[in-house]
Amino acid sequence: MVDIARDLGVSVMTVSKALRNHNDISHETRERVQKTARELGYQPNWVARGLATRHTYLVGLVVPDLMHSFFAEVLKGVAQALEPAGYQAVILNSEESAEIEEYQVSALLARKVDGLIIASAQRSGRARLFRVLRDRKVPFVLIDRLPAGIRANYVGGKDEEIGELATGHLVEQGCQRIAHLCGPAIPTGIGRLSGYRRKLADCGLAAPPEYVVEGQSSDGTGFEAMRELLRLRPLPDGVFCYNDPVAAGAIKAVLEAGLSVPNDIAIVGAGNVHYSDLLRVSLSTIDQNSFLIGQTAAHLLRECMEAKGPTRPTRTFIPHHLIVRESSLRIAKACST
Amino acid sequence: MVDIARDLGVSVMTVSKALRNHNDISHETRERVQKTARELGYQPNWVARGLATRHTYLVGLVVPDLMHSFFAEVLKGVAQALEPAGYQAVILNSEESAEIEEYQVSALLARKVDGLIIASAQRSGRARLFRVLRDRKVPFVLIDRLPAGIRANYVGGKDEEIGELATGHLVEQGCQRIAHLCGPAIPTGIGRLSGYRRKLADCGLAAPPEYVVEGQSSDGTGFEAMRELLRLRPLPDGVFCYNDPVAAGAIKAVLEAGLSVPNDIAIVGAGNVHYSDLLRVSLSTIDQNSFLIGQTAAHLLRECMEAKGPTRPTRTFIPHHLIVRESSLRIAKACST
DNA sequence: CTGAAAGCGCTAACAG
DNA sequence: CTGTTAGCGCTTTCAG
Repeated sequence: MVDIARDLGVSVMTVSKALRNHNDISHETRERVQKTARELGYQPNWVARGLATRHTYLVGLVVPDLMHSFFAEVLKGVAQALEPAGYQAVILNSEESAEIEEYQVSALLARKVDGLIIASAQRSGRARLFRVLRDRKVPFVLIDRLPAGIRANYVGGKDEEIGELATGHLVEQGCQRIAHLCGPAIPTGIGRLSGYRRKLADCGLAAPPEYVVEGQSSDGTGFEAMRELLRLRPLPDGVFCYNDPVAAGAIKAVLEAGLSVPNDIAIVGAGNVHYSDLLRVSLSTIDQNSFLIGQTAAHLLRECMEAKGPTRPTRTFIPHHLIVRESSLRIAKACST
Repeated sequence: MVDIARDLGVSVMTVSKALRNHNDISHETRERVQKTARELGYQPNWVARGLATRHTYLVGLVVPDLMHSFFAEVLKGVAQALEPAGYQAVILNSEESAEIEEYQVSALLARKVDGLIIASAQRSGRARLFRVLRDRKVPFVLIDRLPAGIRANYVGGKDEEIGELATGHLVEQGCQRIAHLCGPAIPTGIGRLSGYRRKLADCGLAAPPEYVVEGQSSDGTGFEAMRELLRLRPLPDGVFCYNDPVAAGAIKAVLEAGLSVPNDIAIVGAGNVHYSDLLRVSLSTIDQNSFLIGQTAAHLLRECMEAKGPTRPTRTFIPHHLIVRESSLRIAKACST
């Protein structure tokens, strides 16, 4: 910048303003400045600018697992909504650990990110992290998992309804003994579990405790959990799985046991990950519109970051919908035979 | 920092040094400083530090597609290797566009990242971007795709060998008419294609041009490309697919056509993405050790960033290996029946 | 419309 | 071992 100023015989300040299209610079000067800047291959130093303006154009993004395509998709939505505004994302993986998450958030704060998007691994009831963020007045949006009792921006689905919808679908398909491979004790897992229970109660069906087995959320674990279910008598004839990766493992376990999906056991997942259509048996699932979740969260965050004062927390629920594929299609099957 | 200094009646410099465990500070002073820092909830401002030291502890990571689990896994390796050293990653998605990639790299440079890891979308022969990086002396490591004729750090697989291995496996399984759903004209795609051609030549098998169809690299495209192959006569009896997502689509297309995988058409992919075991027909594939690619690249980058002077470019080839699953298992099948 | 002064929060280099 | 001086590269503020 000093160079440009010297070359043109103007002050550094003029250059600074001209480059930012500040409007109290004559059109002519601005052109000249921008021209020499280009010739000299000048690039503004965002670190210095960030220090001066307290505005880094950096957004922190903390997710429990990047390998899970649900989050990969969310992330894509976030990136797409952030990029045109000049923001970039620092993405960190909390490995589903509340502790790592806290550490990472604090590192992001030291980095002076302008805002945060978090799919939190905090167990229910732990609000400290979010209090810290509120006190420090860093805009943040929680996604996918809304810790109970937290007043904060949130974008995600209604997990209880997701659980009800999936379970209800199994009921409609004629299942009588519906099990659930539940997720960990995070809001998403808890919500879906209680949706499952409520729907069964509504339909007057039993929900024996041994029909609920924890399946975690990564790819292998659904397989193990399903094998546990397969040892039970009577066998369940329908299984609602916490998410698609779990469901994928579950399908594998059922088939390996020599049973048919969906005729012996119908299966529904949640998340509609991109490969769910390509599995052994294509997977019925609840689409959560993950891309839109990311986009919406990013837009909300931008509003907060660009607002003058503090903003009031907003909760946005992204609609979900059922996608029926082979893994739950019993009636049609029955008809066609 | 000023506060801490005032509280303790020492200079700001002492505080600065004490907090960084600089070794010319008395043990006692250091303790006192760190204690009050903790009490005051002090957090160093990395932006300011970055400006002063010209060292941001930020690494830029540019990949063509985050949704592709191959890159998600690479990324995990990178993050895992970078984190203990205090680096964080700014991750950008180039959407497989050379132009977007250049823009993103330049934004990262403005941000003064300490180094870059790039799975480049540059078409072969375009070296400008890398020249710029070299001239500006920013350490960078290319991964997965080595543009021809570039002298730069590289970590990835040997694509020609991958192509040969996969094709050779199909030959061993007794396939006579082997087709290839090739990738885009990037090094990975080109290398695998030429490995395929070479192996066929070595085995004295024909490689008719219509047996090579472009399948891109995302999930849907393998399906379409395979349908094209299915219109040919004679039908191929083995298909080597550019990568697993393409292969997944291909399997779907073959099954929908009423044919059997692997008996009518055997299929091999590449990448060993985490769900390849869960597909309609579990997928034989070449494992590329994606996690290790990420880790290795990150370690190499760290060495470059922490070296005093310029370092000489290194190429590290991560070994791959064949994983045989159902989609190519013809001989065993033949035996067992 | 242009520029001079002061400072963002921290640290390198050197002097005490 | 501790402190002083002088920036890092840019911007805000306010006076010309």
